[in-house]
Amino acid sequence: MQQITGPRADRMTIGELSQLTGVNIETIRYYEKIKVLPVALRAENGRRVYGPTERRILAFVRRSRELGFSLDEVRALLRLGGPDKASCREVREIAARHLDDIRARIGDLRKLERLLTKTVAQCTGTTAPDCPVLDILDVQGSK
Amino acid sequence: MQQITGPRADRMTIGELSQLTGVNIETIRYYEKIKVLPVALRAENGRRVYGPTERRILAFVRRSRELGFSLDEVRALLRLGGPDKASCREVREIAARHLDDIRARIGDLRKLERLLTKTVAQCTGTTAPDCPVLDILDVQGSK
DNA sequence: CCTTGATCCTGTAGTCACTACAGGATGTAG
DNA sequence: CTACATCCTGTAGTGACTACAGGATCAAGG
Repeated sequence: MQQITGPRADRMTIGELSQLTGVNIETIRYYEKIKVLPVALRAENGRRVYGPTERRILAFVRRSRELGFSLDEVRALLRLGGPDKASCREVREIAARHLDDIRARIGDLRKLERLLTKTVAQCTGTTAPDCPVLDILDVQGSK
Repeated sequence: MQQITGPRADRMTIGELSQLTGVNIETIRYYEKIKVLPVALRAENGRRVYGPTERRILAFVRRSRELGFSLDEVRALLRLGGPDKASCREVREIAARHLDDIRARIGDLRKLERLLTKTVAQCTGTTAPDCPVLDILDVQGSK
């Protein structure tokens, strides 16, 4: 009688999982502790054992984090993609909200980029008594 | 005999400084502790007293933080703008490096925006068995 | 003079998403 | 059998704050 998880070849240690997914070992344990990942099965010696399902979940978490989702959002997405993967609508809402955040951040950063570019351009780079960078930062009422 | 700091009207409490600069009281004390701000003078009752100079410094710190400089960078800028404000070149270098960071971040965010936009657009919003958002996140080898 | 409420003080702990390390128990190769 | 790698738990550190506990002091009103 085999395990449901499949053949031996698919069962891996935390180190192997780390290599395959590019997620730090300590981070994997951390994800388990804060319930982003399910509690891992243990071998007889007490070490964590992972299968392809865990690998898929962790890859999903990693990708989501790369896309800037918070761990809270990732937890929500995992719940929605889980057993009763009912509401694609909810998933879309989370992603759309996140997209709004990203657009706002891009806008802020570009404003900032323009300001800094302009300022640095004024800079001669020589030793000067009135540095425009310090000046622009120094203005008190410019918010 | 007057204090060097000037007339009474310019001397303010931490609460007033907080109001004027928009920086949280706890944050001001925090900045002092980690040496972003100089140690504040104290009144006879032990309370912190601030003058226009401190106000200018704190406004500078606030502005820099808004522009995304780290507190380490702010400390460096303050040092450079301080007693011997010699090297505008160094200031420019810090600002330029920071600008590179900002541009890189904008690039990343825009890539991410395109990907998420495309994906969310594919979403019908109805209850579907294969949600494209979860799908795109689910792909294991797409790094 | 006394009370009330605002403001201040110090110090500690919590946040997010990890990372790093201490100190110990196993596993694997030569 | 001895190295050395890998794993385990648990705690503490990071950056830039925020929040709170527990106490002192101040300003205004009765």
